[in-house]
Amino acid sequence: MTASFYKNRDTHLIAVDCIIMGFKDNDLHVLAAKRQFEPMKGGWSLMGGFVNQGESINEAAGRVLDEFTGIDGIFMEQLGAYGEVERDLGERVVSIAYYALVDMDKFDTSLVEKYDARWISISHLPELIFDHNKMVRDTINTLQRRAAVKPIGFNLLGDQFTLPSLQSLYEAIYQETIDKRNFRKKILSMDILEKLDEKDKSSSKRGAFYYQFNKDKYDQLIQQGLHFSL
Amino acid sequence: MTASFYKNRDTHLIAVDCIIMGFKDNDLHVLAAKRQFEPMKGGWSLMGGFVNQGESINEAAGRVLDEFTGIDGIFMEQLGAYGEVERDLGERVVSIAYYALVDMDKFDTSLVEKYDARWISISHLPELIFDHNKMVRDTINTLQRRAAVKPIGFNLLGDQFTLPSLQSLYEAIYQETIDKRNFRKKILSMDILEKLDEKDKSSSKRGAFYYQFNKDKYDQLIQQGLHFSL
DNA sequence: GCAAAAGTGTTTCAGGTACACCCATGA
DNA sequence: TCATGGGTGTACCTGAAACACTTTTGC
Repeated sequence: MTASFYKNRDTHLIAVDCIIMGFKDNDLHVLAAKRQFEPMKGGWSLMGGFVNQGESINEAAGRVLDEFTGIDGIFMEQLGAYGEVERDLGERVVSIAYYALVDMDKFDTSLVEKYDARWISISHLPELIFDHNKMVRDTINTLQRRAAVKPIGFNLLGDQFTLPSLQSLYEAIYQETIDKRNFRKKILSMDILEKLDEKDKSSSKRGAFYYQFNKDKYDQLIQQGLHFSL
Repeated sequence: MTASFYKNRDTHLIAVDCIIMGFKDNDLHVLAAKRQFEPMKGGWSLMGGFVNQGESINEAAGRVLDEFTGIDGIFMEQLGAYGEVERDLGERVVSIAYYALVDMDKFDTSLVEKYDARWISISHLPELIFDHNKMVRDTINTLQRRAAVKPIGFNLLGDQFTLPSLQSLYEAIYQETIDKRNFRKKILSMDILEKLDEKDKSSSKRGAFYYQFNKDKYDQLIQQGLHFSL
């Protein structure tokens, strides 16, 4: 038995909701599922779960991410707490939202049937249950601010990627076109990308060289007080 | 009776902790109190309280802020949720932290005795209970990022303030000295400050003109797609 | 040979940074 | 009159933005 210092206080259900973002077809996608239980059964929902007594909220989020993607060690950051009294139509539930950035190619597609899950383009987002639409909007806002100063976008791509695809990712995040030459100049001048010898020929005849993110070099730069900025 | 959809789920205590920031003597200060109950009775603590069943987490934070400062309508933003299992030595408590920016002159000093509260300079911060030191550090980080792109710093000053005091505020937030001419040029060129006729003679013989923040002009600029940036 | 995407440099402009002196006033 | 903080302008330099053509290769 743990000591009970705080008597006569209300207790609450705490959920974690995960805004799982992926990138394909030049657009950001979010993982959503048809809800399999009441209330709002059948509605589009983000991936969530309840926080258990013995686990931290970060652990709960990690568990949910693993469960619904089949990937572990996913990049995630806390988005914030959502605590309107009536936000969940079932009972009062305070939700801690986390956004996660995943390489969609690693996604375990067998989970699609199991949870009736889909990757939905954020430009064709349907109405989601509760305040989940707001969570997605807040994620995009946060992503725009964070991706400008930290190289988190790479989590949406595979280990190796081409510069055109990287550019297209940033264009999707900021919803604006970027000049090809300026983009390359800037990203390459940071000296955090490693050029490989192979080419990706899937989207052009000529093929585009693969690059990979060099975390060591990046850490070194940060150490020196320099900053990533795009 | 509300319907009970979520059976057999763990419930939790939820607290709100408020990092209440003020500005005086060229330094940021945070409001802390000697804790009046166990556990950690007598330790330095941020201002907090538990979330009640019928109130949103924002409302709970507003209530706590009002209670411990005597000021209502304080500027506040959510900092984030802190959910380590053992973070509170009493019981498992998930805390939603909010930072608040107040004009210390409006502070109801009678509350000092009532709660044994003090304004403590962030450069001489003592050890606080639980994870409260981390909350303060996170607040300063967030403040540095937010104050660069939104005019939230004004909440730390009175309705009217001098340019030297405004500069000193930004120097305190960023912990670096700023060139006087460049600072004035930049802030005045935004055209969001109104120069008044009176001077503040409290810190110099010559006196410094008072200015006030013009929210209407600011909103207008934002409308036009322009951005505050310092 | 042609369509389609990859790759490459230079010029211009705005904004950031560095920098030093005069002004007003109370004591 | 002098000490103290308030107020002002310019030159330089860096980094952002605009901009068009050549290369490769599968069909």
